[in-house]
Amino acid sequence: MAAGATDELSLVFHALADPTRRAILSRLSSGEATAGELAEPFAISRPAVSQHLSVLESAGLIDRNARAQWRTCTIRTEPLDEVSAWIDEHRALWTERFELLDERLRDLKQKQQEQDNPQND
Amino acid sequence: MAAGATDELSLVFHALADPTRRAILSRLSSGEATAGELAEPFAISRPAVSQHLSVLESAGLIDRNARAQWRTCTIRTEPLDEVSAWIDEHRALWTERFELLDERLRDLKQKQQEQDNPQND
DNA sequence: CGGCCATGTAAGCAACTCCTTAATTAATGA
DNA sequence: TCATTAATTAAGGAGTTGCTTACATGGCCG
Repeated sequence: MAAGATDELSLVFHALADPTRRAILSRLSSGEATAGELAEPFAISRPAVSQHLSVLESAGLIDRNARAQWRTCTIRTEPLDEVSAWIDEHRALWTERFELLDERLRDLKQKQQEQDNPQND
Repeated sequence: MAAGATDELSLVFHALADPTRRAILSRLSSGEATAGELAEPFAISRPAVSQHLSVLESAGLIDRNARAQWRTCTIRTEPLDEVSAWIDEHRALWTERFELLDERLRDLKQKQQEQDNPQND
């Protein structure tokens, strides 16, 4: 019972939690590429890249079309939308809370100032 | 040389790649809480929660203020902003590419139709 | 001060991650 | 058909993760 969370959101977050995989996605942003082209700039072996691609594929972040002996990769945006939605939802809540907190802090500060200098009234 | 990526973005994504940690953050969205309060609904031990909180703290996602013997946790939004920025940037690029691809596909389809029915000119 | 709290740290274990090299699959072209 | 090219799968190792059960820390109240 260890690090294996299998729900979709966890898979996507996990896939994005690796600099190599993010770099691969960045590379794919500017156009589809073969596994070999992706492996070249990263100073890791071809199989390592293959495994990274499998992780990205499991997370639904890329498609691998086996055309001839060249497997070209393309990107899918849907999982990112889900991630974005999660983040936006929670950030909205938190920001709301922070504004409330800010207000409360301002109130406190004001009250404290009034206490510190009661003659200033 | 294994699973340890130490850059900030990786830390945040990794921290979010666990359902328990996301649930903790959700719980904290509705107000600060102590470690004990957070541990209760999750059916895991207190130390386990403590470790999850450490991960979230390392990623900069929460603050732990040691007030008395109750350590209350509060949320920070800055890391989420970074994550959002990364996602938005890349999704924008991909969407752009998809629109280009769509166009190309429409062009191809049209040309093919013209080839299939040359007399329709 | 000494016994309770709530919490964090340490040690240990099974499962997983990411990398490697070696063997395998699959399509191309002489 | 057989060597070549491109990529994945298999096997194995160093290091992490996430959980557990003890143990240690530090503030509270009798």
